Amino acid sequence: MSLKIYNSLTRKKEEFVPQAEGKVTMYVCGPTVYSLSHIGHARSAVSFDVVYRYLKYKGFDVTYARNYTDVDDKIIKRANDEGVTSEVIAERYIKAFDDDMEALGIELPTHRPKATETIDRIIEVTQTLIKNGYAYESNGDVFYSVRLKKDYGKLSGKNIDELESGARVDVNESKKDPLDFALWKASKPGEPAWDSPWGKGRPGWHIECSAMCMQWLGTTIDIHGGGKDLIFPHHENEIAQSEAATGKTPYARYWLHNGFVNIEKEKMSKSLGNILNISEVLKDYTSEALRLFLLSSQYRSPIDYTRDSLKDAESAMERFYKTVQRIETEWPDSTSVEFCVQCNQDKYKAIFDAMDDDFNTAEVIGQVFKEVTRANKLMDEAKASGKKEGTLELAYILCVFNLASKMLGIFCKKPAEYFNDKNSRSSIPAEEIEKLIVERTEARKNKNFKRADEIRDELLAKGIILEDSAKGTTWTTKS
RNA sequence: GGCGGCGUACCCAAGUGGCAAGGGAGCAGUCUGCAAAACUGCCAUCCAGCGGUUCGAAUCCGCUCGCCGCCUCCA
Repeated sequence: MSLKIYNSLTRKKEEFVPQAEGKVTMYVCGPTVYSLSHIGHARSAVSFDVVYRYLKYKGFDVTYARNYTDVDDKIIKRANDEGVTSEVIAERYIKAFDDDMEALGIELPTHRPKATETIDRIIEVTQTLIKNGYAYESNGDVFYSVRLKKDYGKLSGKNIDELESGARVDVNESKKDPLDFALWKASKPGEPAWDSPWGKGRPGWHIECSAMCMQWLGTTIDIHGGGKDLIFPHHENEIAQSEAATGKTPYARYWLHNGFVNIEKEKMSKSLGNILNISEVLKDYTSEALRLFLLSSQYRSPIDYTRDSLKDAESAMERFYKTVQRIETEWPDSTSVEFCVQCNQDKYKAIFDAMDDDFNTAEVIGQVFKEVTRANKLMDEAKASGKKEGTLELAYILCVFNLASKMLGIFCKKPAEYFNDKNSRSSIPAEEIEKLIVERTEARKNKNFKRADEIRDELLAKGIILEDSAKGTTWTTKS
């Protein structure tokens, strides 16, 4: 079956056909690096990570660029507040972003350009726009004339005249029209500046993405992604200036936009003070739980982060890894990969069909957990009947897990790795827990269940759950 | 005001014409010294409401109600 993608430009699901057979070019708007990344950034990153993984899995040769906006008003403000240069701020938060991405298991894009490394190209595109009559210089600034292209507004569905009457007018004497936006800004003293035909200055916000796309991917790209909020004005302006500069339409063939993350039903915003950073969440929950939460609804819908949502996801993740662990210890033969070739393809098809339908990750997760239940049932039944015929079926189930893990970037750890990661969040040191477990085991041997239960309750109060089995006692943190 | 979206069980959520996936929580059973985990069973005759189309709709159409996003920096 072919891949269908919802295209914001046409507002329809369309069959995905790249312009060059077998090759895909994809650009996603990355962060403005002036503060720590929040779970909204995580959602965008995870959503497009899955798109990237799946396209590769389908056999496309994907060139994927995600930028860093490292010159911008907010960065400058932060730098001034701290009394350092904007480079210092940018470098610090690029590092922080990269660390967050790594923790989230995001695959590295092919290119990760910075705006400040693309200045030559930005100037070149701006010059072209002036030459083509779409932009004008005014007191060292260069503006793009929004009214000159008749199809302005095609992505966001905006009408220029309505925009103007409703818009808060940006008071700027240099502009011919309030809707015009800056391609190049004359720099004030103390701001980062580059030489240009219009004097010292720095790029505007929208132009960098156009320039980076052209530089790394070409004049018409296959996929352009970003958060829903970027549709207007950012992506609208990108389209206008790129198409005006190159004369080629469309600038991007498929536009993908991920939905927002709300916090307890409210929009995340600085004024509400409810911004949740990725690093904060990962202090309490594993990255797989966060990814599972983000992927358990469709990437275009809004999702609501609540106190319980990550707990639920963590419990689900634990259920998954418990099952894998059980298969590996009770049925080690089934972990042999050569069984994969014999696998029946029905479940695979269900997973591919789901992903082909605009990346229905929730459906894939549903399929995985169906197999989790099936695996456990199979092992229980085998245990009851004393038969050992489930090896092939379990191997097949593991293959389904493996397939899903490649696409979603979850379900891919060794169980021990996952539990170590999870248990590293325990409130007391592991050695202390181990010591108490030894004491409790001794007490249980002596049938001193009162003391044994005391220890268990004591640990439970600290968020540690004990599990007794024939092989001894293990512990885990409460999610 | 303009544009777009949403409303499925206690919570989250998939399903977009053929008799409601999955996760979490809860209850009961098996197991256990007791628990925990795991498994089994139960948990939406119904998909905001009202009409219509159809042999048949949560899925299509119309209306009503409720919620949300964008139009300004924002993932």
